[in-house]
Amino acid sequence: MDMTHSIENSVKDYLQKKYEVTVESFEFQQTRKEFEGDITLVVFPLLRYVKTNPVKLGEELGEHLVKDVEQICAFNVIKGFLNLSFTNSFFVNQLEEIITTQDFGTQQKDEKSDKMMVEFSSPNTNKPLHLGHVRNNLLGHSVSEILKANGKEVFKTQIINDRGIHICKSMLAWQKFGQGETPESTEMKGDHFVGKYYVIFDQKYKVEIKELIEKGHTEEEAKKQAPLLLEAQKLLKKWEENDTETVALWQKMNNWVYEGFEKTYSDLGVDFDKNYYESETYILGKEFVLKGLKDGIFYKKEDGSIWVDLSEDGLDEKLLLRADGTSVYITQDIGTAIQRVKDFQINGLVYTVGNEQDYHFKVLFLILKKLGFAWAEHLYHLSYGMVELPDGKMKSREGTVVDADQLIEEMVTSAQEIAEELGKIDDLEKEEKQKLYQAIGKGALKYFILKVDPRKNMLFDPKESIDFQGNTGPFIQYTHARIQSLKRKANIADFSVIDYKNALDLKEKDIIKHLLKLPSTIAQAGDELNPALICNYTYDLVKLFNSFYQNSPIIIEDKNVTQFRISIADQVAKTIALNLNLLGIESPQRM
RNA sequence: GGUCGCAUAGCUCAGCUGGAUAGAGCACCUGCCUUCUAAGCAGGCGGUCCCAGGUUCGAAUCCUGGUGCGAUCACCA
Repeated sequence: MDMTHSIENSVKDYLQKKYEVTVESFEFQQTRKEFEGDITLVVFPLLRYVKTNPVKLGEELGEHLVKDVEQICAFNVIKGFLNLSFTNSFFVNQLEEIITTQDFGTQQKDEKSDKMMVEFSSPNTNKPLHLGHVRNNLLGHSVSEILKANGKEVFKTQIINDRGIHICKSMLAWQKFGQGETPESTEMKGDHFVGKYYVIFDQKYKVEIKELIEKGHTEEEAKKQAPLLLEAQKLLKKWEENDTETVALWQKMNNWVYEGFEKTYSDLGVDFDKNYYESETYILGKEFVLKGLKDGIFYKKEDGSIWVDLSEDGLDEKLLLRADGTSVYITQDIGTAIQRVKDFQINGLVYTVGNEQDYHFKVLFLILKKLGFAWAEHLYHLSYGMVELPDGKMKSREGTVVDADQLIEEMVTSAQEIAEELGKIDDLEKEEKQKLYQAIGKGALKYFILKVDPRKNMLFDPKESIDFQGNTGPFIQYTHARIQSLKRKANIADFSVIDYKNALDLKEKDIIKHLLKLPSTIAQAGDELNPALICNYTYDLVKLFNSFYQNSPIIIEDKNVTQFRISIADQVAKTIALNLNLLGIESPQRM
């Protein structure tokens, strides 16, 4: 299957016999389209072993390869580049192998498969999800699917930050100003409803601060002494003391939020195998911190707080447990990681968390290693960049966040408008149409976000709507739909029969060559936890196919040609569907 | 200030472990629906790959220094 191996072996033998040198690695690249050939061997690196000029060596190797390797039929040498051409039958055979391979490009999981957990989303329960969460969710879901395609067993999880001062603020505001209204009575989505009270808290809190400053307090004092904040803190304390009424309120409001989140997750097409709740796990880490203390890995300060010294690893000292014995963020992360390994016997864990927490995860992984957990070697922080607006970062307090639910709805509406204008699906049932608008609108949104390298910050301009043309989800979906239409019209029962003696044209070869790269692309996307690679690959494939489609008629008189071309088309469609699925995007039959 | 990351066309982004004349999309301009879906195809315009050194047959890519932007350095999460 992989031609580079046969070429490598042949060249290796040749150099050994002729020049008595042993060359271990060779450099190949795709032949640039302005030159003739299907693969290119770069000759320059070989000059280290064989002192001659690159063109001469290239010619020599070319002549040898044409004789020695059956699938190579021609070559040319330009400067230090040896361009090799494959035979017609090579391409036909490769296509046949691709078509007859079940789920070509992916690996099946078996008993020996790695068990990986992917954590993503992990929201606070005081406000609805925004565009930043959307990027997080889409990445987490896609990476999970990509890992599955690489033969891993995958568990998806989130940790819900359901406790703390933020939810108490919403609770307090609702108690004081809510007059008993509920999501039902206001017909609001639960997370938006609770978020509304978080905003109300902040507004009233600001008024109090202003009043205190006017009475002569410094800003800092005012922020700490504002009655509302003190009350919220009191509420948190009551919660920690398990006060029945407070816990009941906390549960009620959190449940409203969960209902809202459920809707958003379902809209995004993401789900989880298990939810962890911080209110249940925040105590977990403590015993391991204490154990670490006993083992001398950590140390205690005079005030009783527990620390770890990471200065030998180039980092600072880090607090692990407060003097009063309460836990901090990292304490619970230690416990949660240990719990997860216990619960699922995983041997790898991916944290989908923004790059603002790079330092935190460096520290966390180091601590787990120091505690002696072998699996700590297999923790990965999928550190993704911020979604920025034209005027900078999104800030919830300043109301510049892009709301997830609203954005999804807008995308679906846009899809509907475009589809209605084009009028190609007017004959579909109402329900079918709605499904299609959903698929296309979300396809546009998801692809828009996933095509960007996760590690990089990306820009979203709310004033400029997300495109449906060019390098977009709908463009790819469209190509899939068009191929389905071809298949319906071709009247061919079996797309897997390949018996073709005609000469392949350039575009057919290009498509087959690109299909051959699918396995390594999926593997690389898995290694790098990078869905953007799938986007790029799929986009390139679709462009190649569209060019082919538009320039060579597929359904023609000659049944043999039709059979061959429709088989290529079908395989392209299968590949699109496979890849879009890895991205969490649907592949419509029509559009 | 220390640490980490980023800088490529007017805008948004690709560019794999160094390889041929740096690529797409959007925008702008020109063609193509009497033949399989024009959310498409063919083409044009557009670049000091942030700057300066270095490494070598060869650097957008690696190294050093600088500039700019961002993140982080909490008994917040």
